[in-house]
Amino acid sequence: MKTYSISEAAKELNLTAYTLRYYDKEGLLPFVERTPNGTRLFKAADIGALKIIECLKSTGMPIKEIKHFIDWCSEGDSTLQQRYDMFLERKATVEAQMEELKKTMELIEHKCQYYKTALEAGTEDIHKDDKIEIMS
Amino acid sequence: MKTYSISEAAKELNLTAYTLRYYDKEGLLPFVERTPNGTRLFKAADIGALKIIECLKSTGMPIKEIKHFIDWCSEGDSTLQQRYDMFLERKATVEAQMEELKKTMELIEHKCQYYKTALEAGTEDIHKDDKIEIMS
DNA sequence: GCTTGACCTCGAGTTAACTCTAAGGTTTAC
DNA sequence: GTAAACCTTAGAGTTAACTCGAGGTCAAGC
Repeated sequence: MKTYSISEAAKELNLTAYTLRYYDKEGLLPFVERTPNGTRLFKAADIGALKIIECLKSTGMPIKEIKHFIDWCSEGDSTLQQRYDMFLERKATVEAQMEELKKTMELIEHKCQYYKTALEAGTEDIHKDDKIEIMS
Repeated sequence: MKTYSISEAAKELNLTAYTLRYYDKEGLLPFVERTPNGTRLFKAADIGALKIIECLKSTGMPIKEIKHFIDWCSEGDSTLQQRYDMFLERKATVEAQMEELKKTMELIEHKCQYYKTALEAGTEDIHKDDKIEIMS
């Protein structure tokens, strides 16, 4: 079974060894085992778990909340409902983020258009009396 | 022409007055005028500009970079190219974020499914020997 | 005229998430 | 057998983006 040193794991996950140690200190990696002399040994499954952690982080979930999830995982089947609820809530969050991002994209595309025409005209004045809409 | 006090502007933008003063301190609001005694007076156009600022912020752009954009706006037509380029770059960033978010969503939906079936079975063991794929 | 409340500035404090340093132990390479 | 390249820990430092407190100004209402 392949294992990874902390720096190999870091490279695999696009993180630094510092960050992994920090996660461990914050209680996110109770499953990572050690060699007799204390060196962390990451298994493939640990890398997988870290990918879930990164996924949760990318939804804006703070580390302390991710720790709750990790704790639930350690507690076993009695916490299945909590974990399910958490992912449902994350799903709603991500859906909202997608909506937001779509609106952001629209505004940015509008601005690209705005500056494209201004650039062609050599001046922003070309948009001086664009409709009095929400945003020009 | 309608104007807004700092707290009205804050409410309009879902920010706090503290945050607006902080933005001002960071040079993001050079266009906001003052009454003779120093009170900020936000015009409708200022609220609009702040919405652009919030839009840029939501793409993960740091305040210092947003300031560059504000500075360019003050400098006039000679900076049209920079501003256009900036929005093109933002567009690319947002496209990448959308891709990321889609992947995140897939993983989360997978996990929702995973916990739904585990919950129905009463135990996570139901997934014990799921394929040895990337992530179960 | 005096209190109340909203505004102001300046500078300090907070928080999250790293990021690094110091001091030391272990393993590998020649 | 020693140097390089890892690893460990505890704890300090950094950064961004707020967030707040103290002390002051000013206009409105009683």
